[in-house]
Amino acid sequence: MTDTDTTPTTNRTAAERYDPARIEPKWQDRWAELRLYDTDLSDDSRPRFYLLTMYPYPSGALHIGHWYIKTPTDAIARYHRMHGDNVFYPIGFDAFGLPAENAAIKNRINPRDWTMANIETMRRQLRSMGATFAWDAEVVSCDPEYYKWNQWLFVQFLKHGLAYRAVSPVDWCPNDGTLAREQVEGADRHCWRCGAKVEKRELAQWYLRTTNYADELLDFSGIDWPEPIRIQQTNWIGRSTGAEIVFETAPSPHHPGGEELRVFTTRPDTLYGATFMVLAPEHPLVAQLTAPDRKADVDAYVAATQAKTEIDRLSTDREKTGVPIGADAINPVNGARIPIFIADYVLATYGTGAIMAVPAHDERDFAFATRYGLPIIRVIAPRDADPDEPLTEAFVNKAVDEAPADDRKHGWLEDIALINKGTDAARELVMVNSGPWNGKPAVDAWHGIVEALEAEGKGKEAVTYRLRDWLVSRQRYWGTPVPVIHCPTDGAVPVPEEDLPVLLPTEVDYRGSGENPLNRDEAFINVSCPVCGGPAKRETDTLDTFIDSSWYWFRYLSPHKDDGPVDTEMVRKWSPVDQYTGGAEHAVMHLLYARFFTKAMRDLGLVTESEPFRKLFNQGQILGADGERMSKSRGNVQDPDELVARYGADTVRLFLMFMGPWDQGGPWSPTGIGGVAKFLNRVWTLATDPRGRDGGDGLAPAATTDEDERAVRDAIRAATHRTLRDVTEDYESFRWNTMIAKLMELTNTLFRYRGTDAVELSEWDEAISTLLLMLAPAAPHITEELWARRLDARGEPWDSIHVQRWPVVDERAAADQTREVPIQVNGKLRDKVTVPAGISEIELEQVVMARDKVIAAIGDAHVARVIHAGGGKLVNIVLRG
RNA sequence: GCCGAGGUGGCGGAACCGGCAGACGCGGCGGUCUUAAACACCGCUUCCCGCAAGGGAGUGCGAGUUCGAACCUCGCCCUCGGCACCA
Repeated sequence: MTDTDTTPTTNRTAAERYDPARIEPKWQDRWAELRLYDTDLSDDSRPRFYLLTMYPYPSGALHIGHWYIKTPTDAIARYHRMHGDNVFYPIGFDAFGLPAENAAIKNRINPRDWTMANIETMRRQLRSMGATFAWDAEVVSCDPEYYKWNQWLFVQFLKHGLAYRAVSPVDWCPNDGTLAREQVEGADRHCWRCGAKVEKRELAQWYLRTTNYADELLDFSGIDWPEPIRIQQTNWIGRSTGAEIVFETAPSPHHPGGEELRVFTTRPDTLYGATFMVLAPEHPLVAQLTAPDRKADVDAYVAATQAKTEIDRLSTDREKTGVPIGADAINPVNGARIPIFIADYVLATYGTGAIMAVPAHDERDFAFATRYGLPIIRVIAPRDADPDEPLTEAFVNKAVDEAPADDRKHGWLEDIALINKGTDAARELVMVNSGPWNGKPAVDAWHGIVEALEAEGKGKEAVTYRLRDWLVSRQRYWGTPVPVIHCPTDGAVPVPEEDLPVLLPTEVDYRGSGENPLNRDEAFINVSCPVCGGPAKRETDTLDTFIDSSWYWFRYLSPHKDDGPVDTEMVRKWSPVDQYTGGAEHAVMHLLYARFFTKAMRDLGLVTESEPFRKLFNQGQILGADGERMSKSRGNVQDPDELVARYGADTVRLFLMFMGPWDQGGPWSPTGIGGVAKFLNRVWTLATDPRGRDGGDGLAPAATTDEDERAVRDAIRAATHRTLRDVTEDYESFRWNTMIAKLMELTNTLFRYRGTDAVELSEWDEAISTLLLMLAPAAPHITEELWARRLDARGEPWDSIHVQRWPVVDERAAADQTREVPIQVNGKLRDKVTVPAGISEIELEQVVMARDKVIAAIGDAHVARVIHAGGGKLVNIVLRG
């Protein structure tokens, strides 16, 4: 195919400048017209490469952060196409969510209208990036065609026991209903919209049993994810091995006793040291056990706790508080009566919501006991120590201290695993004040005490997770309706599959409030029970938008399939996603939910893979110029359109890649974008006008003799192939900033030859085409234009640069003939010497020792040793001894 | 507070495995071209002392390990992300 639009290269006047505004839309149209980037999913002839970038929330318009995620990912897509892969790079919109409702309430518009208008804007902007999205696979999560399958999946989860309903508290505003954490403001916790004081309200809500998969989620084998993300997920899941121990309440004037109180502990070996017990203020037995004269204090404390956030409660920095409830518990191993407290540092959602407190061996318990004057009984001590000498701080984590450093690094370690690895030194810690265990190694008591309890039915080994089941209920309009009908006789009944989707009503009247308008929608609510046909009420909660993003990549493979959520055959071929890119802020929630969903869908027989994303890259976040997260409400959003209009998409793409490491992000500043624009201009000049001088470098090397010409040929080839070698590595590991720096370096090198005879050489020609090919994935428009001009100049038919093969490194051309060796004396740099690349250590040492500066630096000192570091990379002469 | 990441010139950053600190770019300074300016091109640019040759200091702070530390270890300070209803 001949490119008729392209200006012939015969016009080589310097007046013809790089004009992105003219070439970029032209090529974008051409690519779209040729459907260059639609993917034939059934093409089995080439290696498949599923490249996924987190689908954007349609917040209004693209900001520079979207470009920061998506343009380098587009470069990955183009790079893989140049390696012959069948690349699938879809895009869609995460279209449900809170901001649409906020906009709707504020501006009295419909969330759907707001969302769809934003999507339209963002589609246009996404095209202006020159990105190669497979638009025919687009998924929009607020489309009933998509959310119908959220509902279908939810119904399957219900049927398989993976979904259930339970009561849990929400932050509640009397005017605006349930509030998100970001909608609760200030230390006094008031509503962002109306300022009312935020309360806790208990609501029956829907959950998914993520905890069923806790152990499997800890297993990252088979996926190549960054270690920090794996560690964060591991810590988030927080598996602890310990024991559940049954205490009983002691009889008291207001209470007959004998009530079971289960505690979870990771340190059953310290059971004899328990001197009090702490229940979470929300613990179900608190009301029943509280003595009448303690009720006022206890109620006040419970109320105060409700006003606190979990982050506050768990702060180890904060002074520990609590109140006694006027009841005692009995220690199952020694019958000791210990007082029961409630304290906000114990959470109802973790373990059993109750702990035995062992102040001698737990820092928080120690702080609490010290504050309230409670006894501290030491039960573990070094063999020869006086067990009753008062402790000045909790004697803790000795097992951890003794563990190998590698085990300690990963945080949130299971104490028992460390105890099992206990060293000989750990065995010198023995039990004291522990009845029959006195004098025995503490590392043996852990299992021993649990076994003894188990024999009496008073305890057992237990595993607890920090991970909680996923609360998916949202008291909001703009989401997927939970497909459940509440019937007075049949209870919560799933909507029959043939009645799906449960459509979200299109008309909505918020009446200026954040409270869920579905609660007022009589037509929506009043239905008949699918089981008995009697009058029933529809569930008005909608699903968390993280449900939408937990399986969307499967749907991309068959976005319009109407008899099931996924095309199992396509999913089998294309899963898991080969490369996923998106923000590090999703390290735990979205990326964990996606793994959970994949496993749950596997167990439903819908997919065969257990992991969604084989490789993951979390790029950093672009912050506003103020260093804060970019958001409309902060007014620090950077609009890329203006930059694109001024510099062109290629420059903006390249600048974002050049700013710094991709996983780092940082505050936005356009400082330096001119340098990138200048670079592209220089590439343009090299390719279109290599013979010009434009007041160029008078010192440029010129090939005047045969010998000089050989040297110029070698130098150009060496520069080209070294750059290719380095740039290829940088592409593979997404190190865009250094990749571009290398291309700039090559461009600078080639510029020195501009206007000399060198530009007539075949090596020059190779250098220019290699430069264009290396730059093509990152700056697709300018390289396509220059490529077309080169073909046209040679009278060859047009063939897109983006379907060319990635060039191959000539290692011989790239090899160094000589190298420069730095010479240190006692670790200080004193000299450098250039030697042949293949020099031996002995020869090198002779050369080094003969250097004037080296002789001067050594003086009359004695040379103790000479270190040849890194295979001759550096020589260090160590003096004296 | 807890978990994760980070802190290097005036600025963004480079140094990939413990081996030349500061690649590449911005900014600044000087020069070429121009009547002039802009553009473009060429050079210099970590700091301190020095005309120079050269010397000294230096990667958040403080210790340590090593022939050698931006990199490893320990303690501290600061910034960013997450902490379960923002997405």
